[in-house]
Amino acid sequence: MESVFEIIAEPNRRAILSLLVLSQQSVGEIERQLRLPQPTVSKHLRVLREAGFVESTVDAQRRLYRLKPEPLREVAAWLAPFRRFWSAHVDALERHLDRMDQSTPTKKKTRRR
Amino acid sequence: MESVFEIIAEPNRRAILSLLVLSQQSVGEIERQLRLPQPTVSKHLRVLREAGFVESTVDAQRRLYRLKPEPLREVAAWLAPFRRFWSAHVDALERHLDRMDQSTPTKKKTRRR
DNA sequence: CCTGTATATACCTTGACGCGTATATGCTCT
DNA sequence: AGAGCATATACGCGTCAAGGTATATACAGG
Repeated sequence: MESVFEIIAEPNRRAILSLLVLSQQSVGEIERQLRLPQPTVSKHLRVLREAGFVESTVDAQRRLYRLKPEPLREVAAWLAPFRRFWSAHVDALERHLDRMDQSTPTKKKTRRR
Repeated sequence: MESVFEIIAEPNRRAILSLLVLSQQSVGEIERQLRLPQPTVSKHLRVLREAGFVESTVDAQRRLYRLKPEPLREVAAWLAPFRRFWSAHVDALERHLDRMDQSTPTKKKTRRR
């Protein structure tokens, strides 16, 4: 389990991360919200913790898990070079649609929902 | 192979995508730049094509592959909610460093590369 | 202390994915 | 038409990760 991309390839792990973006959660809370068996949650949390996506603090018997930013930032960093590319595509699409607007002005109302 | 995240979990596929962000490439060119056996490249390209990451046009015997924006945009969309979170963390880090600057003003030159 | 609750870990099985090798398809040029 | 190049596909294999079930650890409260 090397790269951050393999970590977030797992749907349940992404779900856990999305839960934690709201606030920190205990294992039991995650378990109930995602309707997953407890060992499954614990195992995914272990993977996430060892990869640096989350950290935990102890609260009596509970463990509270919260997000750590670095690994997701790594994903964003890899993604960054593509942003230029696809924003260019948006522009091209918009120009195309604008040209369509000019040639078929009757359909204008359907644009810009 | 359902989600876009599983697609980009594979290192060679990420490498191919990163190559294609520069310009469109033929299979052979990808093969040589990444030093991968040809069937490997073709198979990864198939996966990428079926997932909508790339498209190809025919140029005699060659096929030229180029990026398509949508799937990577999907990744960015999933990532977006976390941006708020980690930028808050950056701010905290910056405030911390600023405080360090004040206490040790001699090292100021090393910040703000 | 003992019971109940919360979380972690161990073991096993299964399925999927990536790779290598071999072969097929298709195009070009002479 | 035939040779050579470019790309795609088929098949068998090894590996690894996810899930399920069972069990271990640890804390709390009567």
